[in-house]
Amino acid sequence: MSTMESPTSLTHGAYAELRSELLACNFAPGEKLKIDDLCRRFEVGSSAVREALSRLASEGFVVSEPQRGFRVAPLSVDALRDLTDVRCSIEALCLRGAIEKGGLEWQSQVVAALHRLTHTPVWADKAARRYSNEYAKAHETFHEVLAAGCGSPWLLHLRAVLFNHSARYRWFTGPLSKVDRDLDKEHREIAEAALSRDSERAVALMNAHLQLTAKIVLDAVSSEREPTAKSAKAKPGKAHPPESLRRKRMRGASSA
Amino acid sequence: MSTMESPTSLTHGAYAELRSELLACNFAPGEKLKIDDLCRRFEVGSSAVREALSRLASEGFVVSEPQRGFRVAPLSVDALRDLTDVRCSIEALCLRGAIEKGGLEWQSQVVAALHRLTHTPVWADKAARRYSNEYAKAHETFHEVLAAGCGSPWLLHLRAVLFNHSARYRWFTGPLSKVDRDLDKEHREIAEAALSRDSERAVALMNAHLQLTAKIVLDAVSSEREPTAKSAKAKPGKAHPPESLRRKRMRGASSA
DNA sequence: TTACAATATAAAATGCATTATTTCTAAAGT
DNA sequence: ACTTTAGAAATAATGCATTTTATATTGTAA
Repeated sequence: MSTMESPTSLTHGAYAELRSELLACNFAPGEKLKIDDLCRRFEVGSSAVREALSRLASEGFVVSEPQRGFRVAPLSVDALRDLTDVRCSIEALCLRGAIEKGGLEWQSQVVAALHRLTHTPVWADKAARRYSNEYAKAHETFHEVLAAGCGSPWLLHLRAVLFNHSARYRWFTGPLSKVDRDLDKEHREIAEAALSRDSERAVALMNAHLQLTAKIVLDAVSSEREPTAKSAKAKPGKAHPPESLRRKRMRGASSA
Repeated sequence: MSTMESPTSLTHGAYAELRSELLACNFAPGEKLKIDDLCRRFEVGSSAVREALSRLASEGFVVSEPQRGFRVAPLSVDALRDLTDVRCSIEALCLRGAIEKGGLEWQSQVVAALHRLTHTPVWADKAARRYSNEYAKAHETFHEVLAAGCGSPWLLHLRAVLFNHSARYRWFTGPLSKVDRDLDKEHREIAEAALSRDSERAVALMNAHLQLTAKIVLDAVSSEREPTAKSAKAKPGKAHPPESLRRKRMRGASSA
């Protein structure tokens, strides 16, 4: 499962690997991404790395500073708040559309995705509170299938963009989360409301679901920051933007 | 005005030029984009072109077929219908947010943008019914400023994505449009409704504005297709996808 | 300490080598 | 005679090594 052999080109392979590492926050936000380092890491030439970085830059996962290279796109509490609000709006549009237009095929896929989700172990490493890749995938599929019923390619594309950016924040806090929540229940209730064509309830539950996830991340960040306020300014030489989120780089999880 | 000298890098310059030509439909949808041709055209090396194409591919303006190069992203009537519907939804979210949150600064900018728009000549070449770049820019700014009041970076980003994709369809049909419409009146009424904080009316007018534009494009395409149905199948050797829009490549307009 | 110059580092850009795909040609089979 | 198929040549995309150019760092003198 660790090696997925079928990258149609080295460029695309490097892109896919780097992207999944970026989404998993295996690189710290704001970190410099040196071309040569990435060449050695992924065992490809500089043009492949450069192309991958270009695509990721236009997707907003890395930022490109002309003549100065690339760095991992920063995370910030303001951005997370905005992202969450917009995501609520877009998911609501998808959900209403799906409830209105979704047929038997959609219903069946929702039921299937929910079943898979609730029967997939959440933690890869319970002690470290690290999400399993299988659960992440099942979770992504559940939300995707739920939305897919609306049948609008553009709306689904926008939804996916926002989902993927949210993923960075989820993984950023994943292992830090101390809050117990009944995710299965939340997902089940959303699915039930959708399948019973109760748009208002489905949207309300979805909004609560997304806002709660964001709140957990925001709480984790602020509770991580205040107690360690002194250690955070241990090295005041390099100031970070006011609201940016930083954390040491961490490795270990395999690519999805 | 024809040469804008300040591309921070050759790559970015090639990207910007190619993008503006793509948005202006100076390349036919579906057309093959050969690396070497573009190298000569923009006088840069292949890596710059390749990077530009990668970014444009991830933005959806070109499509990348692994090991087989790049081609201009196709246009289709289905895609236009979907794009227009989603754009109505997103513009509505922006507009409601702007009307709710927009302050004096927003109001002033809307008034200014409207003034500029209604005092900019529409046609660069009236006979050929070719839009002027100045008008296109003023039009873009008007809609952007109107939406900007919502203050949500993500929502504005999504809006811009949809606007730019719509632009390809607008330019595609621009010179073909035979319909006379009072664009100034449409824009003025939208601005008035927004400034008087009448969300429902503003959204309704905006939706009508966007749908009418789409309808003009769709009508132009179907009326172009049916009368020339025979000439269209003059060369049946290369069949095109069912709903795709094709037209000969055209040149002449300078980049925006 | 500040300013300037020299060096080091890294990104941008190029051209070439490699590999995949498409096109063209010719022979075989229906 | 026409279609089909296999092979060879041409074309074009991919990938890499190298050169060039810009930025960051270090050291030295004022």
